[in-house]
Amino acid sequence: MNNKINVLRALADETRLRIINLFIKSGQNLCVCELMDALKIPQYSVSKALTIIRNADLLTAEKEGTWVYYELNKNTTENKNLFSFLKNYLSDKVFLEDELRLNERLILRENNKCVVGIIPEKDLLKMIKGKAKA
Amino acid sequence: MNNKINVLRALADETRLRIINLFIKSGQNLCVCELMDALKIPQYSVSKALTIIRNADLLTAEKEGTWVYYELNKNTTENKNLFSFLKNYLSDKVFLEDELRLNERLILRENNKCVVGIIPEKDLLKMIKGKAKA
DNA sequence: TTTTTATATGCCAAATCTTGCATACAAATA
DNA sequence: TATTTGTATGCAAGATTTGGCATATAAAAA
Repeated sequence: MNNKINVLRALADETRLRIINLFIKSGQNLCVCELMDALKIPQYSVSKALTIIRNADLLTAEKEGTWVYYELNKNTTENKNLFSFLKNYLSDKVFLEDELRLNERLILRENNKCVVGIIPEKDLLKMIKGKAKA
Repeated sequence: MNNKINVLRALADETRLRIINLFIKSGQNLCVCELMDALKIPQYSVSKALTIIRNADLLTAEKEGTWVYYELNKNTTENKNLFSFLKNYLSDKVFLEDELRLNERLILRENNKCVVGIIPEKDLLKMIKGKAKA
């Protein structure tokens, strides 16, 4: 009972819902700085949201150097059912825009790893254009 | 976006979740006094919870005399998907006990209408026993 | 060893939510 | 009309949450 309420409380917030949506729609692991660029919100805000979602057992975290990769926790049937429900339920312009920005940011990965870190928005746009050409 | 967050916030509370569970599992309309007996919580607490759930568009209300019958709002695909997800997701001892108490209380209906109102717990038990015999 | 970098978290004030009581309201009944 | 009954809601205190800043931490780089 309490764990389910924790899950629902974790979902009941715009930032956290946008984050969960990105994990569900992208179907892959993501690090904090990538979420920052996709959501356009500050680092501490992403980190705090991730901690709450993780405490609700919806995410797992794995450290690689200074980077931390988060991923959906699909270890239980309940979580899997939840995620497949949300995949359809979470449709909104806001979510869609997040997904587009995330896709652009993910272009910058190398060997499927984040190598960019936290960068000013101007540099981000330049780097993406550069990558798109190459 | 905002309506979905409102829905999730409506779900993120024990009392409200227990109420929604009863509507989903029983599959029928219910009035405030029936919910009071099923959940064993005060009237104002039920009414307030119902108002919040209703404002999230998850319930509809219909007045019949002094009684108000609430019912799941299945007017949208989203709500229908939500309810069918919750039907499996909401399994817990607490929910089960609520369901059992609701079933007993529903024995007292006549022509599928609530005719009992708000009564002391002792009287409730007697009335149920009486009905069970008949 | 010092500095940088990605991420996490303590703290604080503002905002929001919860809880219980008392009371309001509306429809039926006397 | 006065009363009862089922339901809704205003209010206030206490609890919880949110948002932003500053700083802590840990791993890599210099």
